[in-house]
Amino acid sequence: MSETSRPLNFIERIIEEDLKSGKVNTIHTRFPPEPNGYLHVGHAKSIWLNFGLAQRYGGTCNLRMDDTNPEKEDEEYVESIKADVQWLGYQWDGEVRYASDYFDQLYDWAVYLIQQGKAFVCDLNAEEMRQYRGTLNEAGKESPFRTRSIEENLDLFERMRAGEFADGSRTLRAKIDMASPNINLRDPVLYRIKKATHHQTGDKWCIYPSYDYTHGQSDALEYISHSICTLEFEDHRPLYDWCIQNLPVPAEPHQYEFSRLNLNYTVTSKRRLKQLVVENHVDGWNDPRMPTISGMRRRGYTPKAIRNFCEMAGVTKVEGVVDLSMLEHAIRDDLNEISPRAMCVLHPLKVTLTNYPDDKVETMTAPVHPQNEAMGTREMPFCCEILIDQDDFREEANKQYKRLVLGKRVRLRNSYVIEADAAIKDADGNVIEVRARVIENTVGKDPADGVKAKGVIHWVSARENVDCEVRLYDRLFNDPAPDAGGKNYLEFINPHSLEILQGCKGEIGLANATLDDRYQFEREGYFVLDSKYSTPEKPVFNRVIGLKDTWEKAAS
RNA sequence: AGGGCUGUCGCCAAGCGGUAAGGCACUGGAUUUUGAUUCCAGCAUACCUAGGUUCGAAUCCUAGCAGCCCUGCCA
Repeated sequence: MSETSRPLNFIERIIEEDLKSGKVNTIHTRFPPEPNGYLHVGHAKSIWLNFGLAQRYGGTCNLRMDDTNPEKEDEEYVESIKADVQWLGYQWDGEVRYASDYFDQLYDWAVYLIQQGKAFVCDLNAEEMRQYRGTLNEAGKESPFRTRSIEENLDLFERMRAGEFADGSRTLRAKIDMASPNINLRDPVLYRIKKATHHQTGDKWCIYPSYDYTHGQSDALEYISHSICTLEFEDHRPLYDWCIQNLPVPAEPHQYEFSRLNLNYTVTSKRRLKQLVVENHVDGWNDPRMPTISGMRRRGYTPKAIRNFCEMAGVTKVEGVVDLSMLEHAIRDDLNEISPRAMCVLHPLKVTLTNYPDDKVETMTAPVHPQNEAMGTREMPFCCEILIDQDDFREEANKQYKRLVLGKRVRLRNSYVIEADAAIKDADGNVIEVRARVIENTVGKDPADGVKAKGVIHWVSARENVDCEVRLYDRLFNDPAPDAGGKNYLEFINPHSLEILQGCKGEIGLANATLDDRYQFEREGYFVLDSKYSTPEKPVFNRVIGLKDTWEKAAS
């Protein structure tokens, strides 16, 4: 990731121009999630963007809970959000902020707007307000309450706050323009009555400010220089600016919009993710197949890989769909570099080495990482009974097949070359054991007779190994766009997205694996202990992602 | 009486009037005790369409077309 050579994205360009012109001196950004669900890969991009920008330009980034709707929010979510941001490698400036920290100030400013004749208490109910709003093609009508006196508005607003009126019976609205082609400017609601307990402010308030009335002022109070959000808020920018211009705020922040991240074969909407969890299509919010940050964490993705992926995908206003292969590349790229290698046989097939003494045990030494000597070496016992993968043996095969074949040779990785002599089968004709011979003096060198092995396969001692469960994951959906158009994404759930393998046998070093270690099981992929089900007695490994496999593709 | 935004390779994405970067994917080939990694090579006479301006246009102008967002007291 040569961050230095990458061309600037449009937001970086704006920032550099602002810095250069002196429009701003310091960069202050913020990541403003609503604590009403778990964060997903789309939020990861926003986190990367906001925190990354602050980092790059020597500024700071706040974490602010956009908590203006107590009915949908919960403390559980704020905790998960904090954990996710930190896991991604970022630290917010100072304390976590809450839009609710500003409720008093926001209230005072609402009173100010009323005093300026720019806001009024409206008695229209939701249905009436909809009718008065007009449509996309027709101007709206002014509320009959729009002309109330400032005194009456002040009195009514105070009583709204005091709890005298029922939920939904009145609102405070900005007085802007009912004929605006931008519906957000047709006297938008600033405050609504909700007699609900708030997770931060308890029962102090029964009126709550709307997002539009809250966001810009919160930005101003935090001296946010660049308020970055997604494209759907473009139409709200005029209202954001209206509030800033009509209120005695301490700063004049600006909003910029970029396109949200879309990934194919993936669903990212809090509503849909929640349904997957609630209806038990997955094993919780952190199911390793989920695109949630907690899911990716449990799956074994690394923060660095996710950050690199965000950078690779770029920042624009084009609404595209990023190919999953780009994410997978980022994951493999990082894992390849950092992962210790190990051997683990997923579908064990016993191989008896008939010319190797039954009581002999040799210690084989192998590099922890073939491209990085500094990572050291590891050792594993070798004896006359070993296990290889069922897929790595065939009684006969064409020359494309580079594994063990009857009468042919294969290299046991980090060990001897062996030659298969016989296949022992059960009553159903399944091969249950292979008899083979070790070719002498082939550890670290080719056979003296010049007959080289065709390929290399992994193995593990049948007598000394780590028994484990392995979970193989595949994409959660079969369809590239499971929720496009009118499609019901539940119909595209991949029935083979989770395959649980029991009785897998790993090399002995795997007994020391910790939750933080990611291994490359050679020739298989990258694996990590599952934080939910793994125990010291019974390790459970998640496959983070398979190795790139050009052979399987060519063969199929 | 509609408004806002976006259209460059299969997917992301540079480009900002001087003759189409890069990444992913894909295809060859080299090295390899991982069919991995690494390495090298190939991969848009073409930039939504049609006109126009210009010596020269993906970039400027005009007219279209397509997609996304907006009619919550959600964010």
